[in-house]
Amino acid sequence: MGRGKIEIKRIENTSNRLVTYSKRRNGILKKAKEITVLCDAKVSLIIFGTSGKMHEYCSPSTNLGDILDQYQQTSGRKLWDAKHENLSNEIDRIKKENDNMQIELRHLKGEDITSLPYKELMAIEDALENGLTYMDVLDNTWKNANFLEEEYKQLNFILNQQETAYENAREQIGGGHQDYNSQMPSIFQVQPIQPNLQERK
Amino acid sequence: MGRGKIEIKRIENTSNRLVTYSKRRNGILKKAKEITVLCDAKVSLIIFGTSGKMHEYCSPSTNLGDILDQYQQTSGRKLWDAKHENLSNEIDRIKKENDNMQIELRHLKGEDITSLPYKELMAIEDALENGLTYMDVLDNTWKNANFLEEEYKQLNFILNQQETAYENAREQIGGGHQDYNSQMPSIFQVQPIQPNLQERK
DNA sequence: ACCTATTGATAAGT
DNA sequence: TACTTATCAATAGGT
Repeated sequence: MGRGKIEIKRIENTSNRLVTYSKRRNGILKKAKEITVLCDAKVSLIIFGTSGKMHEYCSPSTNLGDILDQYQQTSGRKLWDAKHENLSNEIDRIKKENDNMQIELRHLKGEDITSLPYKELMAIEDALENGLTYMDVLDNTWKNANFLEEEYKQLNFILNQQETAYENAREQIGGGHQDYNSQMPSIFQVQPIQPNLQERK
Repeated sequence: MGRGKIEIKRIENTSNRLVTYSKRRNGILKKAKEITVLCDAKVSLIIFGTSGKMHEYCSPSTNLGDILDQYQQTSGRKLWDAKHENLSNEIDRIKKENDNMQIELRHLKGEDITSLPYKELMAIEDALENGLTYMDVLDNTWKNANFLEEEYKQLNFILNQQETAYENAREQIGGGHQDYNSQMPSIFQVQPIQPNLQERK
């Protein structure tokens, strides 16, 4: 198309080649624009000359990324290499791990919680609101139980003293002897402070 | 270029549009091939028609991936690096979520376990060996504490009775009145059975 | 970059 | 869809 036809093979004359490159490049870009307008086509055109300079066209309705996505879908070929896939796989793996942990957490946190007595439930709620853990609640409950045990012992001691005083008084008045000690409730033998964990089994 | 020139605007007649699309598409592809041969150019051309069918050309000296690499280098724009970054960010986010959950889990399962009193520790060990949960241990501990509370009350009642009897005896013998009740330890006021959870904060 | 003869592309018709 | 062809557009080579 010009003053004499040319063979379609590399133009050896550098100057000619560059001129032709420039002309034809513009021609293709124009054609690309035209077809997008005339025919609703989506076009991506990227051209590199020997100088390394780039020229590109992308139809205005989209962007290169979308076109490349569509390219992959349509062609089945992958542009984003293995690295991409590795990342996706890792995400899947971690997400699964995540889900499992969430299930476990829900288990630990929520198990049988509705069956607990009201006071206990309130205590747990308070604890969690204050950023404490079940371990903390447990620990505090134990401390309380131990405190109660001490109180019990002390009370027992006082009672014994009373007993003795009473006995003495009775002896002074006169009357039989009674072994109150044998009537003492001894919960720490019958029901150890350590919860009987087998009980539930 | 044909029997009469046309305006460069969308061809409304569908049939005409499709024909024109086909012709011009071939024309551009041909031009693309020609410029790569004539001028040593690197070209990537991707065309989608309205049907969604794709046509592409890529200069034989390279491949689309390389051209896109060069596109990114030359233009500074990012094609898949953005997606890469998104994926990486998501991985980071999920990993953090993961770590937090692991910490929470470790918290729930084992926090401060070494600092627990021996008895408590044994109870937990037993419980876990029997397939119970921390909730179970907690529940049992509460039950035990409640039991102790009942025992305490009962003991208190007995003590009161003793008091009364003692007082009566003393009165019979003669002697002053003493209000032992005021000396009663009243742990349920001072230290409620419900653990003081704020204590630790 | 411009000019223009010439080739190439293609619109419309078949 | 393919062929035809008149017409327009692109462009090779010269300036």
